[in-house]
Amino acid sequence: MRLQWVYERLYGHFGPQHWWPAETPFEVMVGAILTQNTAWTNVEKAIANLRANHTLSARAIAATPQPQLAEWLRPSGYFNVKAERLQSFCRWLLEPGRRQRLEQLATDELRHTLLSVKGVGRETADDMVLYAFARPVFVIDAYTRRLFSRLGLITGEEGYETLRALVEEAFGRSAEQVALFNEFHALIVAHAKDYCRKRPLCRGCPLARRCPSCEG
DNA sequence: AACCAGGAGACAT
DNA sequence: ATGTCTCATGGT
Repeated sequence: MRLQWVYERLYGHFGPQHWWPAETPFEVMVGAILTQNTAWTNVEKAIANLRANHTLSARAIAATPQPQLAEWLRPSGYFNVKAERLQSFCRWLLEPGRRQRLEQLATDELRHTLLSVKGVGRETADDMVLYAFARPVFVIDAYTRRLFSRLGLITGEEGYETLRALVEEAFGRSAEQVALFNEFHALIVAHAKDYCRKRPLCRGCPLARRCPSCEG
């Protein structure tokens, strides 16, 4: 089966996902850091705390004492680590001309630059590149690897860059694919939440019968 | 009550 | 290059 088939099947079943759930590109980047290995519902609570304390901006976060920031981030887990990461990221973002320069970078350079920031790994950087900067990269996560593996498309041992290249080359890397990459990653998450986690056999799953572990 | 969630970095091998 | 440990809350 092809990745195009998987995408069409998921889209037909779940419909548009309207990702990323955030108001501004900056909020996308904040969410990308806070959701590292953490349920999104917990991230929402942390973001609500920031908003309630008028701290949902790079300047406010950069100016907040780290222990205070950590308290607001508590619901999202790893709050000490994330307070450090979020604050250093914001200070980096606030450097003169930084944001303007980022916008001018080619997609690969933008990705490489974001990766150079401590606390921003591959998935987080790609979340930002795709959902905050609207550039054509595909985000790989644990769900993607598990789903593709169950579908027999990969062995499961492939590294992050290998999987990213697999998807990007299957659809192409032109700017036209931004909307598709946006939707596809969100659909994989939606599928994982509705089927592969709660119901291992994927009863009613749009990918049933194509997924060896789903054929009960 | 163990297990996992839209990972990343430090460190050892 | 690749594996292991740590960071931590909240829902099932």
